[in-house]
Amino acid sequence: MLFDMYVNVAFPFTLPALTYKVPENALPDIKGRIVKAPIMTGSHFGLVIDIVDKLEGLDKKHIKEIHEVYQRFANDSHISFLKWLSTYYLAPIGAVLKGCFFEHAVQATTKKKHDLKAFDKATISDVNPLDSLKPNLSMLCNAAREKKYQPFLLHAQSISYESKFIMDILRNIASDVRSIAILAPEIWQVERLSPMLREIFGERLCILHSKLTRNKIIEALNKIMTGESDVVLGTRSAILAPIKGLSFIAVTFEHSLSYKGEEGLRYNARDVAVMRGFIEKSCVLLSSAYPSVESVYNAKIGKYNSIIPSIDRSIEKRPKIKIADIKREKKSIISRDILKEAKYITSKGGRVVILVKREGYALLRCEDCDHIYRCERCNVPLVFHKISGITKCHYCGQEEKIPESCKECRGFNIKPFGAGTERIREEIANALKVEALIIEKGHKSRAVGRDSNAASFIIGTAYAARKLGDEKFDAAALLNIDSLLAQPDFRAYERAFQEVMQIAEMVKPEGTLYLQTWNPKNKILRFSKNYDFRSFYEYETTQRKILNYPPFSRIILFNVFTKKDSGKFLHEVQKIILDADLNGLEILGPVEAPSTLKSYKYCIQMLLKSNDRKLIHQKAETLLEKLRRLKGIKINVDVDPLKI
DNA sequence: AGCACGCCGACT
DNA sequence: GTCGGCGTGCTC
Repeated sequence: MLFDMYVNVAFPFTLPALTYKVPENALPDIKGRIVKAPIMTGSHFGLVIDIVDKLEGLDKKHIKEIHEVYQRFANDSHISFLKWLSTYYLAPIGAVLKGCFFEHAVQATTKKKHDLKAFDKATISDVNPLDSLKPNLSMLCNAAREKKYQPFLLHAQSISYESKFIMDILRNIASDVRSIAILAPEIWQVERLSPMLREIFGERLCILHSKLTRNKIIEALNKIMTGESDVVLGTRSAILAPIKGLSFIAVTFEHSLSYKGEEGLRYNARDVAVMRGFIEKSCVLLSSAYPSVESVYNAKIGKYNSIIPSIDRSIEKRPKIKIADIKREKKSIISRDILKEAKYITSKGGRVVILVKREGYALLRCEDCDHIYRCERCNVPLVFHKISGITKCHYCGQEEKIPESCKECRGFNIKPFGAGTERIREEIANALKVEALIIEKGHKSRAVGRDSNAASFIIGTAYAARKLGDEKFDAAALLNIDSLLAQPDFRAYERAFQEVMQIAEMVKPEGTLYLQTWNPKNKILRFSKNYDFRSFYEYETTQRKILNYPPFSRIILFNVFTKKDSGKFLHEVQKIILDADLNGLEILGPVEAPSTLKSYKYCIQMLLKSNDRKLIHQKAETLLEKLRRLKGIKINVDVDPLKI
């Protein structure tokens, strides 16, 4: 080599890339390779992400030399993708490297396990072409074949239709398309899909999610990097895996909140999938039986190609949804209509499920002064468990005895408030003389699965809805739809609607789902009742437009944690905001918020909002830079937050 | 991540 | 007086 060569190396920890000298004998294709480089007193594995041609503001004498060069981890497009993640989510490149299996890849290459099995090509099960192929469907398959960026949104009629559809497409392209990623929001959904995919792809398939053991992940990564596995099924992080030349990306249950991370690099795997598809030139399919408002909007403006299966009336048969007005009831916590139906169903030997939000019996409230009991430490309402006779903080787990008198007014008129699974069970026992089975997280899920099949009457939390899987009921009731609708979040209605649609799938087509509410006139309840997706999306889009929320605007949330006096700190932050010249942005806050971190006492929160996505990023970056200069603080940035 | 530097409590 | 606690900051 005639001249010295310099490169930027990223390390898998919160640190920007550093510049190193490339050793004389190294190969020129160093970009994208794993290297070992000195850092401070020790040495670490890193990734070469740039070839540097001009050394700016760096003294040559202070630049160290790379120790060793190893296997390739990423190609150019993957590196561009990682860099995009870093800029878009306002995180140092190291934070990205931490989340994308880099360290596992290092292990896989250093351990040099040469026990790779011979690559046996999967036997493709006989292709059964989609007879219902619409023009945009063949467009989808072709985009995957030709390897070009084309995003699609499938609005499926049901969950089972969604997976059937995806499997049909995969079967169709399996023999002539290489390199496929399939995402599911949660591990149990990955497990549900894996047998079907195994059947199609055989040994080509590998699975990637956080519950796998370290060694299993390393093994999977080895297969991905060698190309032995070119079909990856996994949860959110799988979209960051070093898969070469992705042709097709499927994001199932695209509306799911689980695609958004709440710690570390807070990326939304669904959005990231679209960007990865764009950078790597792949066909991207987002699918759901109840897609997010954002995705439906993107389809409407032509950003995504929309696939809406023709409505087949035989599939269309859906359970009736009825609204149970609890306002009419005198004392009961369950509506008469629901009790009547439940009695009828059980008398005929059918199955009923009642979904409640809360575990335990109820909250405790002083009837005299309306004071609700809260955990002293967490300020969360305490839950009263009648069977064990204690109160419990669901947040910190602290258990206590029932208070004798009200702390506020010293009164003795403490009454249960609201209803949890225990209280519903009691009510059912009283009214119908039926012993219901409770299914919830803590509740010693004694042989759920087989046992629950026998149980004709189930009371459960959201956890149960998941646990029960594909079991179908003759009737279901959702008791706390009001609290979902009342969430202080602009996506509350969207979530409530999706929740109803999801629970409707637990009910037999000829069965009934009851929504118990104080608010029978609520628009969302009406839309859900009629399965009226069109009106729902229209209404929701109009609301978002009026209030200038996503998809019409972009939001970035800042959380600044501090230990010192918050009032003074608030002023400092305000000054920085003024200083940062955030013209053109809407700024909400800064306001004080409860700190979610143990080691920091205070938290200052602010929200940046804008219709200009370039501007908001640019301004957020300068703001972040200025905030970082403050001492003794911790900053969390959340781009496109889901919970605000 | 790891390691150095730095400023306050118990102790050979 | 020191030893060492971990809070804060830096690494090409």
